[in-house]
Amino acid sequence: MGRPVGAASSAALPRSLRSRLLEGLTPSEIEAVLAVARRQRISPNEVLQHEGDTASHLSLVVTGRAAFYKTTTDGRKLFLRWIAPGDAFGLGALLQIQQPYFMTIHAKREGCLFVWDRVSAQALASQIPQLRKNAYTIASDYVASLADALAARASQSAQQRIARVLVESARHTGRARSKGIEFALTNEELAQMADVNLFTVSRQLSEWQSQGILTKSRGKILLRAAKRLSSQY
Amino acid sequence: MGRPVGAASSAALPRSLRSRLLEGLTPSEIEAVLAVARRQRISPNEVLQHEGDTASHLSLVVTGRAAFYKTTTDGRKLFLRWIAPGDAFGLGALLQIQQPYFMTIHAKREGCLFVWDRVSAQALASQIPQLRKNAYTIASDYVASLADALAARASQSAQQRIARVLVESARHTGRARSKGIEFALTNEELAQMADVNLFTVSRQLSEWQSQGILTKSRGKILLRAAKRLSSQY
DNA sequence: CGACTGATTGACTGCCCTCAAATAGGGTGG
DNA sequence: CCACCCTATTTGAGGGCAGTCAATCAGTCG
Repeated sequence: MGRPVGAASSAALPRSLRSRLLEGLTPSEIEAVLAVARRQRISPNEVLQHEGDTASHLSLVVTGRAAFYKTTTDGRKLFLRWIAPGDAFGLGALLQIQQPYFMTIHAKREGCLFVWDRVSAQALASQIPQLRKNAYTIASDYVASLADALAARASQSAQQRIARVLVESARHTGRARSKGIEFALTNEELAQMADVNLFTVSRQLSEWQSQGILTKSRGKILLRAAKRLSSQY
Repeated sequence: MGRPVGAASSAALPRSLRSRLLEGLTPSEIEAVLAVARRQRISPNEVLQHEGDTASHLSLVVTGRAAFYKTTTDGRKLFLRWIAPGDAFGLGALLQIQQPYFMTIHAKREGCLFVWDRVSAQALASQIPQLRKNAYTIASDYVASLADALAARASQSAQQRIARVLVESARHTGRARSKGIEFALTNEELAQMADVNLFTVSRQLSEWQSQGILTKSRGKILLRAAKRLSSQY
């Protein structure tokens, strides 16, 4: 479950990690913040925070990848957005009045986190006002991206939503190949992310494949003409 | 367009107004905050803030009623939520880096606001940390309600969404009558709020009317059996 | 070589949107 | 009081997008 790390080991913050949560903090402030964090390893499919549980921890992704989900009343999992290195979650732990998490977070790849318990996080936020400013910025970013998702869900066709997911996935998790951009994604994941039926995804991908826009194999997609997709929405 | 008000007139804050924005502030802090606000009257259908414009003002609703909308890519207006007395909007003005508003706000009834420009609002937030804490609470509330709206849109039928809008409207804007709860709402408004077609609303209401759940007249609805509706979702 | 998971394809269904046309309420001016 | 207009609402017919279900095929791993 992780262990406390002393200030000495706080050099463990990768130089390459830019986090909006720690943006604008002085080196000594960052050191102080990391000194009270514990590290936690994460592995695929692990649930990092569960919707409805009390918001007890604030986390920062150092490496790996995770995703926000919201559980609908009929029990389906609704994909909301990715969480990449540098992103924070569990921001509800910074609220003055303790509340439940409103989303579920699933780890998708091996990686590690910094985790603060609520009390420490609140103490830090009081000492370092910039920290709360940053949390506010991140929260407002969530508002924007949720509003976008809502607009997309309300006004776009299944085809458009799938196209969008493909293009964004290519940007976020894709690797350049000679023939295009390749990324790992099963039809089922795609269906969750675009919020459409599994079969609809399959049919749509088949069509695009026959048009030469992409090539698919089991669990992988090679996007050959991203522009022809992004022009669809 | 409003005018600056001195500290002396800050007694104008209605005693009955409880605002999450000002929660936990001392009386003298509240006085200081209101001293730099200007008052603004609002009238129905006035656009109070426009999606995409630079977030330049923070506002607090004193009286009246307004609504958040998001404009979809195909030009429709997507209802997001009500704003009632005590609610704040334009929270983007408190962000460190200036950004555009991500939503449009329409006034729906006569009323008035307190408005702060970005510079004053930021200055106040720095002087009074509680203010930023409160803004953070409100922002997180927006996240929660948007996530709920998304889940509702994704998993509920048109009928369920209409039922939900009716019940919530009854709670928020309804007046008790001998035969039930009455509130003003046209089919078109209802359609926007539930994000369904105008005709679907009409048909559904007709059905419920024939079941005795409600009575409708032009622009008004009398909800007779709210429980039978809320049990539908 | 099974066993299992992922993907495909077709047939069918149904919810809800679109469009057209008619009806009704409510206010205004003569 | 009535004629008129504008807007809100109704009702029906038709269609399409995408979901459901069933059966089959394909890739991967032990």
